[in-house]
Amino acid sequence: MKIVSYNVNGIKARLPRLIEYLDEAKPDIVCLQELKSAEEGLPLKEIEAAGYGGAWHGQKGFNGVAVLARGTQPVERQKGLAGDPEDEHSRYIECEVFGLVVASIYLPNGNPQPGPKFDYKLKWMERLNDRARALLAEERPAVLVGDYNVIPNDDDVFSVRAMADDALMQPESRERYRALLAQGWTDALRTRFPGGGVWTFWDYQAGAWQRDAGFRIDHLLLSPMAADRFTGAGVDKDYRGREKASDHAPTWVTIR
DNA sequence: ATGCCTTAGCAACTAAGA
Repeated sequence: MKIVSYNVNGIKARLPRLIEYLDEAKPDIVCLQELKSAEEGLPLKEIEAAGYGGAWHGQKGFNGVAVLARGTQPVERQKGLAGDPEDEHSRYIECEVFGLVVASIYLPNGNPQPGPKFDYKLKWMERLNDRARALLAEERPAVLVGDYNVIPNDDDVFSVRAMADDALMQPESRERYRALLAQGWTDALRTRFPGGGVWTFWDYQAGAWQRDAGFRIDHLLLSPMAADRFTGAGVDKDYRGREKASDHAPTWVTIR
């Protein structure tokens, strides 16, 4: 079973790339981020025609997450995270599909730091970690998939110096990501490529793609029962080089 | 020190991204 994380950076602008990806890669589960669309504007007909059911948590203009499943309808368990009634960002949706618990996550960017956006990011990570702990207590196969906006290690970025002041690699961001892993989650890409050097994002600016100046921020975390079934992980990098590409590439894990 | 590029909203620009 192939499970994908894909930050599409606007589902309307990216629809040809997304449909092409569904047709070519035939993933079983796709967790989308940055839909940048209210639910009434989503291209549901096209997704359905490609053979996928979806559970959606949209928002006008920015954010927005979804879980797609090949040939079936994911059953929604939760939208949003507990712990902040004021938070109206669409950044979390959790579903049940193919016997798995699957969450699609769009973690706040947090720039500029320090500042209120960084504070929001760190608080959001703590709320996510609380939810993740509850999921582990269910002792089921579960996957937490998405754009975490965290560069976990120095070898997950093309240049530590270039990104040193960025919210994505501050010690506070890394510490919370490490705390999440320490609960018992397995970072699938890191397990497959322990030496780092694997990117999932390349900026649109300054020729980052052409220079291969990227970093790893899209992560697939496996609960112990999912990790027992782990068979592979990777990045479908060539989609970043295509016409009208997202700045993120589809990133995947396979489990038995 | 700043913009680089892209998307969305909305019709000339700003917000947001990372």
